[in-house]
Amino acid sequence: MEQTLKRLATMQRLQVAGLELFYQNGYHNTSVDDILKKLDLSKGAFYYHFKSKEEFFISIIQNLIVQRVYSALVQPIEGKEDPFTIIEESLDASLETAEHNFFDNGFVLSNFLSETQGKDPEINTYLNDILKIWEVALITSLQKGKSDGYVARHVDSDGVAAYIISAYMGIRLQMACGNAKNLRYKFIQQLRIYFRSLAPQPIH
Amino acid sequence: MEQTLKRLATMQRLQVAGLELFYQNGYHNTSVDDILKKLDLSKGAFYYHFKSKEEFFISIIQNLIVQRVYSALVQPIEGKEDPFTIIEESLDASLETAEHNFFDNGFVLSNFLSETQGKDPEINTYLNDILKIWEVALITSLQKGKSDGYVARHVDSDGVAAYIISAYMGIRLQMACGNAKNLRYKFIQQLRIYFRSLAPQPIH
DNA sequence: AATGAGACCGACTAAGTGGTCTAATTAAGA
DNA sequence: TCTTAATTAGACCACTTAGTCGGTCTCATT
Repeated sequence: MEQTLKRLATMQRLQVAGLELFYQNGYHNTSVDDILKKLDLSKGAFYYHFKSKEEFFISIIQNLIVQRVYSALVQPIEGKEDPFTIIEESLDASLETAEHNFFDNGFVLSNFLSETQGKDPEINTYLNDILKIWEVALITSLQKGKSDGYVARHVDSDGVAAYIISAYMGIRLQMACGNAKNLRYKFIQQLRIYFRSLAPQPIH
Repeated sequence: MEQTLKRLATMQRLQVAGLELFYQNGYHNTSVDDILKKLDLSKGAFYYHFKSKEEFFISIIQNLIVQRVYSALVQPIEGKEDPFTIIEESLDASLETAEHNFFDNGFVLSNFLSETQGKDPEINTYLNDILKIWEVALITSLQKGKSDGYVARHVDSDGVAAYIISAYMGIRLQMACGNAKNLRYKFIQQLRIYFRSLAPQPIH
């Protein structure tokens, strides 16, 4: 019981530190030793809990990344009405935390996706699954929005979802590259214009 | 004279092979030896022409990447009228070549940007410069479009440009991850909707 | 034929890399 | 207190990395 707790604690410490370094320097550019050095742990500890670096990363994806994406981008829009407003708010909030984080390195998911795509197919799959969760949440929200009269009937929910995801991933990368300070404001502005043309038009 | 030609030929062979591997496997995940093996060349040859791996990559950026981005995304819109149509066409053409390329790994520029951002500031700078060229071309085109009556006066050209870049970078990443086949079609569809709301509205 | 510069070879180094293994330490239960 | 198992230390292994360096080859000029 007590042991199990300690085990989980050490594993979590490793995962948190691992994610931080992977996010900062990239998965391939971060060695297991780097992580261990940061925590004053030894090789033995690491390979006692995880059987390889890859499996370790996958555990991070499934424990930490999935949760962060969910709480930042999925949960806020789930079950709510008025999709455009609520989606805009969730994106704006995410951009705000990114903007105020001096060490922002872009959107976790898209960073790792672009690093592992092609090379590490297994890892890539797990990342894609998370993206899919977000996509489904967006589509569901938009569809519900049609019934509720917030979204025009003719709108292609899949297409809109893909477009939102694209735009968000792209803006996060640009923000991380330090291109202009008011990027977030501009982005939300354009998003709003786009959304407006997807709302039901008053007949005249 | 004859020597100079040979020198340039070898350098270019190295750069072309280097870009291909860097693009496929990432900069950090590709060793100098990998490139040399591909060309049946030796360490000596490489370090005779380039003084480091980093300088080598920078030369690739300035010789090859800048040119590709320019000819695919900048040149097609330069000096032309009707920004929305012409921008849409250039993006669609780029997406088409990407779609038909079985080994597509995403947008070169955004891949390298996300890999080097934070870690390799010098490389990142050169990549950002290229992005800036595209951004300026977009803004210029939009501004000219205002004078020519294709773009509504109230439109924020900077914001629109940033939004276009974001969306394109994002969709390329999604396409590279193999998410759905008709992603390109959907994307262009949404882009068109967005553009429509930026055109001057007929008075009624 | 001799020279000398440009281009290239490939063994070598030093610093990592992921991963293994044994021994030591710690903590729990009897 | 003794035993036993969970946990951690850290030396070690085979391999890869970027970069160096003395030497070799080619070939135009003398």
